[in-house]
Amino acid sequence: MGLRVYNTMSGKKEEFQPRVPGKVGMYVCGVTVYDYCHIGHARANIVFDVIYRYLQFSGYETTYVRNYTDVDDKIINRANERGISSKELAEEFITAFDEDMDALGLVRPTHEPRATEYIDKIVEICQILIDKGFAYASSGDVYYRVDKFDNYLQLSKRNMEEMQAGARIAPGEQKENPMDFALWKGAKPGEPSWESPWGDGRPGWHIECSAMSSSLLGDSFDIHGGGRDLIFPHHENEIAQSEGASGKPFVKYWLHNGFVNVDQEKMSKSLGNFFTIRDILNTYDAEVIRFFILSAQYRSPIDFSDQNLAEAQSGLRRFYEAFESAEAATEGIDLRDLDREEGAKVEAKFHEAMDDDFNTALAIAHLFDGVRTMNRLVAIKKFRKKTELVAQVRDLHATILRLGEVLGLYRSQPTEWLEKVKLAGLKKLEITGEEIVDLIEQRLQARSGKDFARGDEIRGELEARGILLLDTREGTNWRLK
RNA sequence: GGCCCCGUCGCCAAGUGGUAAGGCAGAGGUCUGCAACACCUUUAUCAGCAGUUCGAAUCUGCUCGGGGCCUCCA
Repeated sequence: MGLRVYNTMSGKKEEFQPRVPGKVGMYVCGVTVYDYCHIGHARANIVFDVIYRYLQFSGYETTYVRNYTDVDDKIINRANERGISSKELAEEFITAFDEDMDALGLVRPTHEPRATEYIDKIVEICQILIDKGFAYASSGDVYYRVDKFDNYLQLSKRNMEEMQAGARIAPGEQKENPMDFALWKGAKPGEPSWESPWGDGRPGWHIECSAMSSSLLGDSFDIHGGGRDLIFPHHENEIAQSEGASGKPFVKYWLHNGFVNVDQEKMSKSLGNFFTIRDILNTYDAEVIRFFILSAQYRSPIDFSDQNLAEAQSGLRRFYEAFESAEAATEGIDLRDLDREEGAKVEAKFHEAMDDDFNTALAIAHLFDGVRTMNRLVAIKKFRKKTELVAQVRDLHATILRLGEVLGLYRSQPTEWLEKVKLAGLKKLEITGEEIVDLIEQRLQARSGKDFARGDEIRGELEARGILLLDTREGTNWRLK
């Protein structure tokens, strides 16, 4: 069975059949660049990064578009507060966004358009919508006439009467209907603006996505993604604009990721439980964050907490330790053929999980199974002499790494990663690496004189301070407890 | 008030009609001078109630609990 995806429009999982066989067009709403990104942005972007990677892995030639919203009220306000131009502010946070996403190991989308690069297209769409009666100009603004679009609210499954009860007209807006939304906003003094048939102004929030997606992917395309919170009004309005203007079906599959909660509560600035990606990266390894996010299905809410991150780190460490030992165990052995059996099993399971609406949690579980198999084989007596076992392990190892690549995981050198995490953890303890090494040396002395009592004393002392000693053939190593 | 989602082992988390994956933590064991890693074994009837069905965590209804959207928001 092939890929199945949960479509917000139908509320069900559907068989994924791109409009053009073998090719996929995907648009994901990016960020408004007025501040640093938070863990919620990290989730959305990681999720769609994995979806993009998996589509390609599955053989689809995929065009992935993710925009920057670089003109908006929030940007204007923030720029004014800081006494810089909107453009400067936007540039600053576009750079910050790119840095954050690179740090999290995301691949770059095919296109990363900016709203301000598509003003002509935006004006064009506004004009078409006016010509077709879907929109009207009103004292310098242009509004969408939602009554005209029959399928309005189909995505968010709301009804117009109830919505209207809560809708308000903001001061200065000249709408026919409170539900109508702005396509073009007349410029107020000091705001960035562009020329248009309705006077100088700037685009409304939703229209830019219609303009960028149609320019880069066409009027109709396969996947449109974003956070759940974008379903209404953003995506609903995009549909109204794009289908109103083109007269064609806009998007085939609507995918929406769930939220990140913090300690069971919604993350919000007012609650003060707001974490930026940069803050988090000071405490946690980027791959741990990725592992944490992918350990849940993308539509479920996920709870960001120290305990959950610590667990993610333990889980990821299991992988890296297995890679390290597999590498060591198979090092320097010449093999002609690889045994593909175990690796193929893991790969089939992985595919099956990912085909079911990108179930990364289940996919990772199958990779854990692969790790166990690998560890089991390596532990067999005289492993290095049994080339068929070595072949199995090599293949499993390579397979897990290759599949991990789809999730953006296991990209570090095992020893380096383990060392990095270890040293980061050490910062929280009241002991230095030098002290530990020194004590290990003392213990070695004691043990070489068969003074095991003193040796155990040192082990106990270190353990009390959060350090575990590991005796290996090559000598004594340590790790955090 | 309207609409939507969720409630699975101590914690995280799969499973959407055929008899409960995986990880973390815990217990016992093998290995180890000791320990750690690894490996083996072990721990749930699925919020509650009532239905549909030969059979339900999976479908329906109700109750309880949690969350989201309806204003900007990933």
